[in-house]
Amino acid sequence: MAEKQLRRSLAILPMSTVMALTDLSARQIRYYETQSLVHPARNEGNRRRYSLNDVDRLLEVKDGLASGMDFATMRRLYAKTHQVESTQLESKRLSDERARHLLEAEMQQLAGMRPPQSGLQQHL
Amino acid sequence: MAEKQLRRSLAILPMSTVMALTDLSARQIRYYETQSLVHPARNEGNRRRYSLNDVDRLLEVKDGLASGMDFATMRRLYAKTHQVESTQLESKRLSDERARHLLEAEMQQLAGMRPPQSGLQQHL
DNA sequence: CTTCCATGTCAGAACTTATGACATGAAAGA
DNA sequence: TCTTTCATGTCATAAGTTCTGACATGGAAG
Repeated sequence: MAEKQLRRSLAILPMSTVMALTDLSARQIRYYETQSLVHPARNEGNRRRYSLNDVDRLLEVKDGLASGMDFATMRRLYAKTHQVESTQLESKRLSDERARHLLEAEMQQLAGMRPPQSGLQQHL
Repeated sequence: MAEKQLRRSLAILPMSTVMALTDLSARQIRYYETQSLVHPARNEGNRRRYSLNDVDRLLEVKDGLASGMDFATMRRLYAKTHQVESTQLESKRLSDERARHLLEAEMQQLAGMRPPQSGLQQHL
């Protein structure tokens, strides 16, 4: 089960992909970051690299805003869920090779299964 | 079911992400393209954009090569499976908005389910 | 010994992302 | 109503990434 969390926290998606997945502008995505609502990793070249967890988060923020919720509230809300998030640090310790294989599995899921009950599906 | 195929054929992944997912070099990935083994889309800026189907394909090619199979053989092999691939054209007709939502669902799957039986899982 | 293959590597041009600053319409206050 | 604050848009400049084409190379195949 730890693997699932790891897969989702592998940060390999660039801004353009996240924009496509969330339908948010780069400006919005970066702004939410300044509001401490997402914490993308950075590659060697200082480019933001998002994980699927980050994408989920952004979609939640998007929903929250649409629902009139403010950032402070969302920050507080997320604080609870963040206990698990420390797993993200763990992924950084994995060799690239290992990480790749984990994400491969994760991407594979895309193939065709029933969506669980987290953030993204609400947007369907 | 048509949606599933659409999701997997949404091309939004850049070279760097594909490199991370396949553990192949950019050179290899582009070379396989010259061998007609993958056909990534291009964005407005002429940058390659891969779909999850493309990633799967690349992993299959990688396996094929490791098994001593040659490109011509793989090309022939894939020809069969390509009937379905025309669906990719269909995705281009979808509005961006629509496409995004489809891929969101697809990405959502990553959340946590049992992997099906296609290419990627063989690499785990 | 000579070719062909699959990759590596390099160079220059074009595209993308990063940061910081200025602008703005809509809310919220005063 | 006048004034801030908020969430975004838009610009400019710098730096990172990807593209294509070309030259190089170790190992297979002849």
